[in-house]
Amino acid sequence: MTVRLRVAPSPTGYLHVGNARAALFNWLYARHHGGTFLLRIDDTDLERSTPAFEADILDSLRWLGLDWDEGVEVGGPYGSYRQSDRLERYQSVATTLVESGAAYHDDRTTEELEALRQKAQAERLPPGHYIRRPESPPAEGGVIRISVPQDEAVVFDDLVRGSVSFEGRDIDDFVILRSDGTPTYHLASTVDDVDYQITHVARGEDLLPSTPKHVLLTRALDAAEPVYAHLPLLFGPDGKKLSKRHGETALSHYRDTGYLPDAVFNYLSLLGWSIDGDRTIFSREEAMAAFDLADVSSNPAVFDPDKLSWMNGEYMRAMDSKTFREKVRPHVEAAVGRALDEDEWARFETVSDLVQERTRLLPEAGEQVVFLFEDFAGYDPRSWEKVMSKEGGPGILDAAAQRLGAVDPWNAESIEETLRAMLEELGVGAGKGLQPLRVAVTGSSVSPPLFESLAALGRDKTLERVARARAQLLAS
RNA sequence: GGUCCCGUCGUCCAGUGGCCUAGGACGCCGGCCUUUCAAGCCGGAAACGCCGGUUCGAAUCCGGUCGGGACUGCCA
Repeated sequence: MTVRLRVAPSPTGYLHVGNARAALFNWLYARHHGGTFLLRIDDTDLERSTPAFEADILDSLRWLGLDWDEGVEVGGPYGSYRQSDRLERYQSVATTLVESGAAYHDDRTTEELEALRQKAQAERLPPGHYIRRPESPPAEGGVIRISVPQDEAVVFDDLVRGSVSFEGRDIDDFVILRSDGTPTYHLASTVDDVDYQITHVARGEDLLPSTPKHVLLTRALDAAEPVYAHLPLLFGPDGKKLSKRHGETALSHYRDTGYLPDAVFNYLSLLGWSIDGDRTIFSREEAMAAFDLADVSSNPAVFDPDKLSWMNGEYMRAMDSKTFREKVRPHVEAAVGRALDEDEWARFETVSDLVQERTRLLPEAGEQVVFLFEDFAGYDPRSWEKVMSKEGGPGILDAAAQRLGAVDPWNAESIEETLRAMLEELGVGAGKGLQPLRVAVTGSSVSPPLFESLAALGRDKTLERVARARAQLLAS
């Protein structure tokens, strides 16, 4: 039998990295087994669901490379993959359950219910203890609740946690249909998992306490239970569930700030899983071949942005030059503030390999090369202070200007040759002799390698900036 | 409060009774290389929460304890 897995986000927010990781594991498992991965949109919360969030979710999933075989936009043999299209189905299931006695109508007010919860808590009882089927439930109206058998334990196997058991008396009579006729998550999700023949449900551990409800519902529908796998939660550095207050949690933020999808994929796959004891960098094909839900660890993982950016740097350097240039161009132009013409772009290409080695996130590449295209407004104060001295400074700059004026041809090799000869003559070390030049030309003591940078900048601009720095130095 | 889950370096993982004087990765510290910064290379500090038990032998099995987390809604 072929496996069928799904990811079912709610479009009430952007795609969270936690959801992305869950989607990734579902995808890996489906692909490993040659099964089906499907995307369902759980938009039963009509109030909070928006098309914009849905678009963000689809875009993010595609960006990560998690293609789905069935689901919204691609369709499939089972009808709509959007829950808002299937309200009648859920209503009819709820009605059937009432008719069979498995569920009942309840028109108690939220105040009444709240009082019962308070009472239960005061008596140290499970919250749902008093929320049970009344003597004579109304024939219609209100919400529809499932009647949970109190004397039986609900036991199910979980691929990552083993056997999990809940006592019936600890499970409240949960609502499946709201008073406005819309289904709750428990109903819609379970009915869909049954209708779409989902074989494995891998989702966040936060849903573990809801799982006995889903098991009960599945049984009430007389359907086969899927295999569950509750994935460890993603935490922030404070050990609490990862959320907005920990910083950026939208997957699309990582796309928009210059992370590479392969790197994010690789990093996310390592949260709660490992390919083996010592490989950290591996391709999605390797992950796909090795992945098993049963190997997922059961303890929560802290999302570490530092490791992610390190990994992004690894992928950045592993790209071939051509790909790097294509990816980086928009960022370079954004940093420069305008589009570059072909001559300018050719200049960038002479240093692009050097820039690539120094880039972790795409936008950093832009920052490194703005000086090639625009005169900077001011020198980085710390760089200036560290490197420029009134004593030796003007002399070095003069000597460099003089020799650079005569360099021929104007390329990195002859520039290096000339400047090294100068250092020799003046008897200064490379650090002392070259740094003032770097600051004069790039505005900062940190830049791509100097000789190549000067070559790319051009003789006129180089001399102009050296003169400008010299003037500034003397004026100070 | 109740229910459930979890507990190996700061962090992510490896480890499924002896191969563990606990391994890899990020980060951190030191060094080398070097025109800056990166990258690279070399080295270092850094963990089995605690207490019992089982066993010839426990990070690995059992119990307890402590700690953390999730859930506890007509959100998902």
